[in-house]
Amino acid sequence: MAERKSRAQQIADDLRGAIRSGAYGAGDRLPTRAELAKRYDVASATIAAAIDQLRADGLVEGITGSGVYVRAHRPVLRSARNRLSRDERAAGRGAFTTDAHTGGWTPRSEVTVRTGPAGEQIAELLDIAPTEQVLIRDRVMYADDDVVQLATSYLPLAIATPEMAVPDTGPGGLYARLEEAGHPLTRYEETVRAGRADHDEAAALATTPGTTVFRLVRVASTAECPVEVNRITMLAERFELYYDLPAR
Amino acid sequence: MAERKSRAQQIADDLRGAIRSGAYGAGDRLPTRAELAKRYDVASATIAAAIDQLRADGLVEGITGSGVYVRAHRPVLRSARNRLSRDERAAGRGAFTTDAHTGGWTPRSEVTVRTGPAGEQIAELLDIAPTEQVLIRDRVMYADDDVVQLATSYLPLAIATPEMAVPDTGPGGLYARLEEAGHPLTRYEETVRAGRADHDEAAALATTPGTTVFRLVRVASTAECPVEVNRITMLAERFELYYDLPAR
DNA sequence: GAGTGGTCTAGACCACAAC
DNA sequence: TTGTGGTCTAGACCACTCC
Repeated sequence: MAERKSRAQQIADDLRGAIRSGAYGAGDRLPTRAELAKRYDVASATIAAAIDQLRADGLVEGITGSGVYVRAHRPVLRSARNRLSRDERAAGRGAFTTDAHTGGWTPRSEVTVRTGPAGEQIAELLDIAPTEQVLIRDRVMYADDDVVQLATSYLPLAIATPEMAVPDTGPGGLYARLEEAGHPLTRYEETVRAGRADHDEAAALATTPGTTVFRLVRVASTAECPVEVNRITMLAERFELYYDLPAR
Repeated sequence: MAERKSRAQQIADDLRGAIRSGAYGAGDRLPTRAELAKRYDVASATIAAAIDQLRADGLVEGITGSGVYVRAHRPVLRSARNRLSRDERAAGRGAFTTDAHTGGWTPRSEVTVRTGPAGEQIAELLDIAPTEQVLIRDRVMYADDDVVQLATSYLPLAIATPEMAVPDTGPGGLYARLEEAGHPLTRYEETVRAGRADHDEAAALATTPGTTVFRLVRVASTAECPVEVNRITMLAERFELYYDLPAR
């Protein structure tokens, strides 16, 4: 069963072990490419390939002209079990803020609001016509000044109120405003995929292309119909999704 | 915002577009490395790097000595909303089988059973001592003859019955046996992470190291205490996790 | 035996950091 | 100015497939 490892793979595993064991601590600089090439007796491109793996794993960060540094073990952002609860909204917190509050990190968002046609995918989820206008809220979300997720929210214009169309939706966020506007939410459906960031996502998330990301689609519904779709892209290395499911 | 793309990145994007657009269909062979190197006027190693990306995305599969082939777009295995329900178990289906039944694919498992000490991580989740013996069930799970996930289940020996210690736990699976044995399940907690397959996982999943995977930990509990922990590794490109959450 | 993908080499160039 | 990481080149070797 044990297949042959490539030399680059072996070196990557070796370095990974050295980092995990603490031989190189957070913030430390790894030996230079030339140094490692000599130590392992391989070409420098082979070292580069090994380091590529560590970078993809988020273990290490290369800074051109300076060195390759062990990344600080940044805390995992655990999605909170109560992040969609009315109690949290009543306390003035939205889903992201609830996660932040539970995890003890500092949240921040940059929001832009626009309108446009729903398009096919969103229309199907919202059960409306693809040409129907929707309110689109783009958010870039930070945890302690690191970009950690992107979210785009779609809401039929027919349902939207003026307070939903401004960047800051106030305490409890969009869901609180929806319930106030006479749309009590009864159900959330979340669909989770994992993949790799493409060039544009990587730029928005301030990482390199190929970084592992979660892609989550949440549909919030009232008893009658879906009212909001939220497409979220999260840095996988920073998140842990948590679901508490009652047996039935 | 638009940062500079490397040449390999550009070529990867170009080929990706050609595949998506249907210029290369499922099962087609891409031009050879030499051919592509000539066409794009780059060294063959640059083509190899570009193809590496497509392979990591699961778009393409390289067969040494033969060629690089566009992979058949295999269906996404959507985790079923009712996969943990008693109704499904009463119909003789476990969680994996329920997903299969809902999605219309054919499930198969290979199971090995052993016992051993819980170890720290599992012990904490099960709320027992790390030295306490647990029943360990290793499963390799197939969908239509492709390995798609690995699962290891941990169960305190104190709770286990003889029927839980054999490879085939019978209709409804382990959870059905647990409930029969007087441990009615009230709650499941799932924690989801995403990452990259290491060398060993890749071998077990019959892919290449670096493939994106879900890592899911499920803790099944009775009203009194946790009774089972299941650590699941799934090929991310084959799965979509679905959660249906009532508002509260 | 010819051709292929997967891997590695030795060397090069560039943009950038550090001095 | 020097050294670094990131990228690419031209060429090579191997195991493998296909003929």
